[in-house]
Formats: sequence, C-alpha cells, structure tokens
Amino acid sequence: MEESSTETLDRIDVRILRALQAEGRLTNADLAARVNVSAATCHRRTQRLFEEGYITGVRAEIAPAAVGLGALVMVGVVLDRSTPESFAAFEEAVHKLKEVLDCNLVAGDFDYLLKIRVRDMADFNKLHGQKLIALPGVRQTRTFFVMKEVKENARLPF
Amino acid sequence: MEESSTETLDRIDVRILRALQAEGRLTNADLAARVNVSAATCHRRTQRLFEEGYITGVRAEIAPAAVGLGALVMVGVVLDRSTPESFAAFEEAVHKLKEVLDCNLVAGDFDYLLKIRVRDMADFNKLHGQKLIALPGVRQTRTFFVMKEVKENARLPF
DNA sequence: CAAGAAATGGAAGAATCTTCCACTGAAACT
DNA sequence: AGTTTCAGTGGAAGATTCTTCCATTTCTTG
Repeated sequence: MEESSTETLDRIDVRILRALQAEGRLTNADLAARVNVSAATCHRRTQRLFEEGYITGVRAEIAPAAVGLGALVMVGVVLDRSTPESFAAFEEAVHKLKEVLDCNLVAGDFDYLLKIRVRDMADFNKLHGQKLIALPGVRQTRTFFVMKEVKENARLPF
Repeated sequence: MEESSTETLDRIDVRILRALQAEGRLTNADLAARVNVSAATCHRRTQRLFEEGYITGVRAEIAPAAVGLGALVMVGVVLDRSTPESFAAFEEAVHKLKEVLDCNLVAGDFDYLLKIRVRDMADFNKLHGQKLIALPGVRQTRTFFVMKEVKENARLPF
C-alpha cells in the first residue's frame, strides 16, 4: 500500500523511463540492451509509455546563454482579488508571455510564482514595466534575480 | 550590435534548435526536411550543436504523477551567515538531495529558492523536518505549496 | 579575378526501425 | 488436473534511416 500510481509500470518500464529521461535520443537498440529486453519488446514498451502519457515529450535542452537568454528571474505575484475570474484571466495572459517558463499557483505570501528568462536585466526591466505589472489583476510583484543557477531542471527522483 | 552571443548561429542552426527543443526525437531525415537542408548537412549541423554545447542534452519528460511525484513545492531559504563557505556548503548538500529539482541563488528576501518534487504533503513534511532544515547553515525556510501548475518548463523564447 | 577555404548535396554501405509471426507462460474456467 | 485463452515475448526481414566519403558549389581573401 504505497506504490500509489506506479502500479501499471513494472521494473522494465521504470528502467526505460529512467534511461530516456537521461538520454532522450537513445536508439531503440541501445535502450533494449540497457534494459535487457529484445528490441521488439523494448519498442512496444516505449511506444506504450508515449501513447499512454507516461512520457509527455522529448526535448532538447538548449544552453540559454547560447540563444541570448542569459538572465533568469523569479517573480512572486500577488493579485488584487481572489476570485476564480481573476485567476483565470491572469493565467490566460501568462500563457501568452513566452518569457515566462514556469508559472505556479501557490499557497503562501504570493498567489503565483513565475520563472522568467530574458537576455539581461535591462530586458527584464522592460518586461516588468510593460508586461508583468500590466497583467490582469496584478496588485504587487516581488523580483528575485538569480545570481547563480546551482541546480537546474534535475531528473525526477523515481 | 545586439545579437550578443547568437553570432555563430545562422538561420538554419536556429531552426534546428527550435525543432529539437520541441521534438527531441526527430529523425535526422525529418529534421532535414523541416529545416530545408540535405540530410548530410543537417547531420553535420546538429552534431556541431551538440559538440559545441549549444544543446546540452535531450531528455524525455516523465509525467510526475505517473511515477509517484504528484506534489510540487517551492521553498525559500535564508542562511545564517553570508560567507562564501556557507554558500558552498549549502550548495554541495543540495546537490545530493534528489528531491530538489531546481536551486537558485537569488537576490531578495531569500538566499536560495528551491523547487522540490515529492509524492505528497506528508512526504514533504518528512523531507522538510529531516533534510531541509538540517542543511548546513539554514536559518529559516518558507514553504509555498503549489496548488496548480499553470505553466511548466516552457520552451525557451528565441 | 583567381586561389584557397568552407560548406553543401548526392550516393551508398552499415545500422536501425518497425512489423509480422510463431511461441511461451500465466491466468481463468470447467 | 486439464485445457482454453490471452497478454507478452523474441527472432526475422523488408523498409527506413544513419553516417561517411567525395565531387561540386559558394563564400573569402588577397
């Protein structure tokens, strides 16, 4: 009574997930060898993991600085009112802001916590002044400039 | 005087990066077609992007809930002292905590902001009581439970 | 304008994918 | 127990893709 939602994943599925989380471009043949299954079985298993949504996608990670996105900023946001409509409007607007990489509704001193990538501080100031504080229902924001990325997007611990 | 660090990436490189960021398992043949280049050229370009560090890796994204990690928590941390040694010790310890997915040194009310994934609140309480407040130099923590993931790990806007 | 350097696309053998099929082993039922 | 069903497995093989070589084109530089 503790495997909660891992029930339909056996040992082999978990190995496949771990391997692909670390190396998404692994060849099916290589993956099969690591997981100790025939290529055919591995192919079927992997396909199922994709189709049933255990793997939501495979993405290349781009070095942010290489594409002119050297600055990372976290922003706490407090809304004016706490009505369902306020939240919905805010979230919809946030979805359209491509600089916002993460957005989470939280319990605590803020309503939302945002993770934002821009070129530099000047760029952030512009974004803040022209877009962030203009988002629907925003009462107040608190900015946390990231001075050092200690750990970034680590692998899931399963 | 504004392309900063994108100088060595031409239009084609950028298209490759965009395509692979969205679909990391794209076949070289498909990628070549999308980018409008021969397979050979596409292969060479892509290889260079990996070798020179523009692409830092390709990873499958696993649905957290599917592997028993349904709870997301953000934690602000304040350290006792602000000496280089304190920071180094804290960062080293954080690297060993697999539940910590992100860790950033920030300017503002906190010293660090952590992003943590666990099974549920009970699990977090255990982690908090046994590991987080025991990290070297921690004076205070502030917890933000995530009630809704509005946007998660969006693609880089370049 | 010529010479060298850098990048390109075609071609082809090697490797991989993807599907089909016969087989195994574990339920489920009589 | 006997046997029927069925989900899951690995081998095999045609289709596809990778990866490298090389001749050609394009861009630089003097």
